[in-house]
Amino acid sequence: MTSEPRWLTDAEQRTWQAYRRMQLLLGAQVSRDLNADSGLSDADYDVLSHLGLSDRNRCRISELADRMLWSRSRLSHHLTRMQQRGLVAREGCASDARCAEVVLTADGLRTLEAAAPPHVDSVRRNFIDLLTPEQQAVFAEIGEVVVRHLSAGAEPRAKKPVRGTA
Amino acid sequence: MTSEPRWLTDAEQRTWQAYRRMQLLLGAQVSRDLNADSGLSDADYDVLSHLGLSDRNRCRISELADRMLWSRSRLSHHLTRMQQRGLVAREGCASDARCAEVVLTADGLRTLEAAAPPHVDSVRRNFIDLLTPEQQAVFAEIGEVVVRHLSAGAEPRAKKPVRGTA
DNA sequence: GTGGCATCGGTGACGTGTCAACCATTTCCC
DNA sequence: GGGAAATGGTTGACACGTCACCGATGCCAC
Repeated sequence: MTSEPRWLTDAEQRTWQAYRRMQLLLGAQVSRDLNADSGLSDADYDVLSHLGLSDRNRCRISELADRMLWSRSRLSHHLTRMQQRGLVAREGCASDARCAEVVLTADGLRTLEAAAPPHVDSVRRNFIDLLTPEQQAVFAEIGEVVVRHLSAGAEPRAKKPVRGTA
Repeated sequence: MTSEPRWLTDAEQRTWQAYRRMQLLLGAQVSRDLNADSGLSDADYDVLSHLGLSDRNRCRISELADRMLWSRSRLSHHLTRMQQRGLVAREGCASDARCAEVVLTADGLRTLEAAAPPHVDSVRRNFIDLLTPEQQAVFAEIGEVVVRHLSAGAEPRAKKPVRGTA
């Protein structure tokens, strides 16, 4: 027989529940705002902004996937849709014919630049501006500890190595 | 152009990025563990555990949706799938023929009880145990502030303070 | 009662994410 | 050089969530 598991204490339960609810509501609100302001989904904005921060607004597809922590197949599907909307374009790579690059189109760049200000505002209204600087610091530290732990992948339980993550 | 938007400072950027990455990786890991250990999705476990905490393991469908912060249609679709797998059962309601209840089946209860210990363990390993008690307290406070803000703003349905179920 | 209206829950269509399989190219190594 | 394995990227089938809409029931004013 296995021993009694270490259930969560009330305080721990409270922390976990608060996190789950915040995640649900905050994600929904920021998504709603983004879509109402710019007609973009969260995923669209992520792709656009990662490309906007890349050199010459372009990036190799699998490197983009790694940076975004997305699966290649998810990114491929999403790029197909964004390409059809004219936001990005695919280009081959001369040095290695397996590779492909994605580039922001002029329209994609314009869309990103128009979307950024209201999006930042939404993030402020619904999250950042609700926190004191001290809370922000603690929160960032927590997030980084968890990300470090999960990226290390040294988990004996980890079924799949987490890829990417410089 | 209107006035220059208030971009995020470096510290704010760091907080927001840490949150987004933590959310992505933590959700993926806990989901993977849950699925590997019990063959359940996050959503399955949420439904089962909410039902397990309900009186007589049953709940009116729309009340369940409210407690879980799910849309009714999402819950309805998901219950259909879980019903086909024999985890839950739908039942009519005598007092109000519009209403319907959902109940844990014996199999659903067994599945929940088997799934809970490894799930709690996964939450501990990947999140709770990585935080000091002080960090947990700050984190819970932050989550509750954000949830309060978002609940106040939108839903006329979420009048009552969402009591955390335990 | 009866008509108007809100509420409850379900349905179908559609967009998106996942998983496994796939093809093309490159790299490794004998 | 040549075959096996590794890598980059795409595709198809399926599960899931959302949205708009529906039928059914309860509620209320008149």
